[in-house]
Amino acid sequence: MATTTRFALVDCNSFYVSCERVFRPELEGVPVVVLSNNDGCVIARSNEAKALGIKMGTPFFQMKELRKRERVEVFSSNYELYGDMSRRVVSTLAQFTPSLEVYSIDECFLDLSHLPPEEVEGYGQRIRQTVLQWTGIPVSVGAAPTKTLAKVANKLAKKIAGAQGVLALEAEADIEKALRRTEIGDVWGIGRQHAKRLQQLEVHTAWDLRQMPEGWVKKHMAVTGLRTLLELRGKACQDLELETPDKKNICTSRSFGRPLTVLKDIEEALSTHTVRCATKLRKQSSCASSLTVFLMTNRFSATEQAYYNSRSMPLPRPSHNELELLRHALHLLRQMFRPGKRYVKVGIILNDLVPASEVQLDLFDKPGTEKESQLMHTLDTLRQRFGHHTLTYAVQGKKDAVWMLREEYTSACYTTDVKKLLAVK
DNA sequence: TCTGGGGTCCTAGGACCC
DNA sequence: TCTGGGGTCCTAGGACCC
Repeated sequence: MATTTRFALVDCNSFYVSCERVFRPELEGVPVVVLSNNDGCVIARSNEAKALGIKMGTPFFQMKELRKRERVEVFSSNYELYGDMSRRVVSTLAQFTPSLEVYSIDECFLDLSHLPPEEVEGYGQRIRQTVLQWTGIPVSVGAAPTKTLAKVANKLAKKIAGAQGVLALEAEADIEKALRRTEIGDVWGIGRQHAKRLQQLEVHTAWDLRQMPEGWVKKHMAVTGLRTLLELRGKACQDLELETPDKKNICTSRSFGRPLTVLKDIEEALSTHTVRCATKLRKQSSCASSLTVFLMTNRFSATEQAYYNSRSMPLPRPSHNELELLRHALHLLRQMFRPGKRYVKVGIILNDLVPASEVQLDLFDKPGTEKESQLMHTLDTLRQRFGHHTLTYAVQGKKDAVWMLREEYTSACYTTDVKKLLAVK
């Protein structure tokens, strides 16, 4: 007989909001939201903000009235802070088990298969208390035989008042109860399209889906849906991913602070994105075999026709040289630029990534490759030590350029900036 | 005036080959 | 009236995740 599996999903409650509250404890009990880049829309909400009916993804400009009336506290997103807090949470969780998967910035899966069933709940409570004590971040814990069921358990742990943030699903009867309470669209792996279709087919809850035959699910939702079905039935199809696999594509893009019409401004933005993207590429020791640049106008505009274009090109050989990438990226941009349009966003994607070691092995006899790598390494070291802005290219323009993000409500980088940390009362 | 950014996997269909 | 059949690779697009 196969050994029983048990996964726990530890999920930080309203993570970005919680990060801000750690350093502004007076915001406890107050409606708080965190905005996306460019202060575009809401991407995190405190419970009080949720209670006001503020939905995920609400454009910020649409809630300005509400914000004033209800005194909602607003923050621009501060990824340096959130990334650092996330690392603290992960290292705390690592005290509890060596088998841990960092699933996202605010979620980890833990393998708890070794625990006796009756101890899971208490273990979850200890995890919860320790993370809160060590990092200030409140988390919820859901445990179950599969990842998909652990997700269900986690969601209910947040919802059920008496659960105190921890729910372990073991007995069949409990699993059934949980699945009956879970709307089909809330199941991990079932998005908007499938949820809509399933509702039409009278499948309304996770329990309804679990009753459907495998062939039926395969037909309507392909193999990913089949996997979800089996996981709902308690058969684990997904293991923990203990080490993060290398990325296959790396993308850097941003909306501009305001629409741009001048090519030179867009070139500045794209150059900066390209350098950023190449830095990420080298961080995972890869080279890109091809690149894509995309450029767009405002797709929501009622008055202007939307324009979206993207161009790709293969590189003569896989590269992580930002000078080379920069040259090609700008070339593609110039091909796509049409005068007279108001652009809102540009971005670059590096594709078909391969390990740098393989490329260098292939090219050991080509002159210049080694020198090039050394130069890139030097750039990375300098930037890491002295900041992103220490070494830039003329084409990137100067600081505070017109294309830069709007960020009106940014908090301090409390955990990484000593001066600001000392200023906290 | 104002609507994020960064990923993954799967499938269908076309190109191409023998 | 007939216009094979099967395999592989690539790409675009859709769906999903946070």
